[in-house]
Amino acid sequence: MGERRKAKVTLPDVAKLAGVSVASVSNYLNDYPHMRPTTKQRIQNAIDELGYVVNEQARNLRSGRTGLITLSIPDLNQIYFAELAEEVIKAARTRGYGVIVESTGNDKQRELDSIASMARNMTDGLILSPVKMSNDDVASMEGDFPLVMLGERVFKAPAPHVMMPNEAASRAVTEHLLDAGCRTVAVVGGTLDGSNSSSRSLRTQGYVEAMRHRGLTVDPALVREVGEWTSKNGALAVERMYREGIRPDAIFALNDLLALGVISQLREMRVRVPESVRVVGFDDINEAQYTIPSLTSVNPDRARIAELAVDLILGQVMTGRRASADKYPVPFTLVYRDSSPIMSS
Amino acid sequence: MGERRKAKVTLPDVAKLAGVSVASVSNYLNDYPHMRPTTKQRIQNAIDELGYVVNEQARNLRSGRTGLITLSIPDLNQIYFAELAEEVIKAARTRGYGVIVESTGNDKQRELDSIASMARNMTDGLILSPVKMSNDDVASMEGDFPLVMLGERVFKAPAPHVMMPNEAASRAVTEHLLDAGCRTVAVVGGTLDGSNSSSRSLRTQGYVEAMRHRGLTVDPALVREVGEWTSKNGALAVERMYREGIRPDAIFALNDLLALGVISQLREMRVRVPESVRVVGFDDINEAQYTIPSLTSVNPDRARIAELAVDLILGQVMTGRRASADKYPVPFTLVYRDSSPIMSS
DNA sequence: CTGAAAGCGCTAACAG
DNA sequence: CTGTTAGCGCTTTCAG
Repeated sequence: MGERRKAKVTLPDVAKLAGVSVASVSNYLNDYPHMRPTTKQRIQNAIDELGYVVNEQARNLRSGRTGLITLSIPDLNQIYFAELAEEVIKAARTRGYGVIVESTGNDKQRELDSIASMARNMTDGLILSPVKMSNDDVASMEGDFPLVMLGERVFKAPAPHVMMPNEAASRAVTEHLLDAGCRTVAVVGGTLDGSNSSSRSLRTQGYVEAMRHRGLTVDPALVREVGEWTSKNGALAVERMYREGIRPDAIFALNDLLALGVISQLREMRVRVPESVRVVGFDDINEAQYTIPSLTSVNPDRARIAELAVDLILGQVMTGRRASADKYPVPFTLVYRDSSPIMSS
Repeated sequence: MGERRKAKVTLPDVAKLAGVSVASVSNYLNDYPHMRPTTKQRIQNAIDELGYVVNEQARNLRSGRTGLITLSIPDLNQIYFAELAEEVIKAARTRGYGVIVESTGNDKQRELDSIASMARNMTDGLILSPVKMSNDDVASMEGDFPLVMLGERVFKAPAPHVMMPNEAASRAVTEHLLDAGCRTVAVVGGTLDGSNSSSRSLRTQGYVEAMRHRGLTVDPALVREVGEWTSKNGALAVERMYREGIRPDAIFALNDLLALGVISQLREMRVRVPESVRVVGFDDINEAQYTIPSLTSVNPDRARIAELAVDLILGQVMTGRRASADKYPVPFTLVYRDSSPIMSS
């Protein structure tokens, strides 16, 4: 029952009390296989008696590892990234790892900083989801540490790259809508400027491909550019589109927040979803289940993305070698809900 | 020009190349004031030459600090916590600190775990936002490390407690609505069971107080209990309320997600907001600006909460002493938007 | 203003 | 199966 507090008790203290050497205590703590049960017992008693806990920092200095990885994302206020972070934390925890979350605030310098700070050994690896870094920045990334890239905006990073197949997913959405009999599919948040690899370009591209594949022409008036992907801009885009006299039979919103606005605006205008207009979103955020009607959306399988990214880091940590710069597209699923059910209308 | 890589270069290496002692290099790295400029220059040259970076782990072992704090919250999928985490990360960064984010998934054991793991010295302090821990669990928290509690559900923790004044905020909302001439104020998400200190009890309590204060009686039929605070449940609550023939002139949703559903349902039913019914939410999530109409909401000033929590941790880290178990209520603001503008209707 | 030396608390050889 | 010893890379007295 004797409990001690405060004064930090070290491994040698335990050894002394247990009447064994520090090596034995260390062995015991690290599950060294061959050990006399009585010794183990004595050590455990001493540990309990003293309230000993290992000092991870000392352990880390020896082992060269920290049991921590860094996740660097643009902004936790963006639901997609918050949900992704949640999954990364979960995946890391089941593997005995902790996650330092860094939010770069869409700032290029901070993206570069999170790379620079890696060299200081505070964490075992970096999962980086850049939005502002240029290709040159990426290519010139120095430093020899476990790195995994996330997202679309990167080409020649010297590291594995986990991504969701944006184009294929968009194609699948578009095909689903076409299969349902829709012919006038508007794209809210899209852009026909294909000069970069942003989500909006890639997703629009998938739509275009699917249309062409079916022998349909793409009406530029149906591709509605918006600024930020917020629900308000989704609503405004729809309002404007109708004001221009355009009457789509389906609306593909390039993310769920846009889709929330689209649905809300359609309800306002008494346009029935999905009977008159089908609506599909992208990201499958939590809230997609709770809209009225519930929202059909592309689920990027964040859990898989997270696990893969974490495993690619840990693989590098274990082997001490950098993984090759392969692409890892993660399968998505299209989750059919009331805003665009699977049977043709 | 000459760049080296890979082989880790240590402080003694730098000292050797610069022709000075390790102490001087260390002093230089730590901005020791009195130092001959030429020496500084020589050291800096050597550092550049070798591409030296400090090993934080070794530094930490010496100093007993890690430059890291842990933030333990229930779930990043809940927007409120994601936005809070963003602010904590920001506050920590400006103070030179990193944040390990732990998500307890509303699991009591994991809340306790995050306390236990603190003892291992991996981080300098813990900001804990518990939802499941009982008062007893909290009271029995052992361990002598910097701790700050967040949220409402805790009474006798041996640590400072940063919270938002839920009751006062609710009172302010209710008074605002009454001032605007409303008399039938419904509370979506509320409960008249005052037996605990959950957000829903406290917020309802504030409403009740404000009503009583004005000499109004509280109609239990206006306090609409719902399960999870999702927009769908907000919408359903409104639908049900109207089906029962209740016609409020204001709806106070106890969080913004509920409010989104409330607004959406009212639009659906062609009830004009705010002309016929005012709507106010709670939390002021990002999305509140983008609803149509935009949502009046209680802004808990997450930035202040985050900064205060971080500073309370760092204060303890610096002094090496535990802060006393004071309460720190953080002022909220009521953000007036279109769903309930400030001038009386 | 700079150098030498003693650890922070732990693990990993290597003996015994 | 257990003990002794030498560091991991850095900071920090304490002399000079």
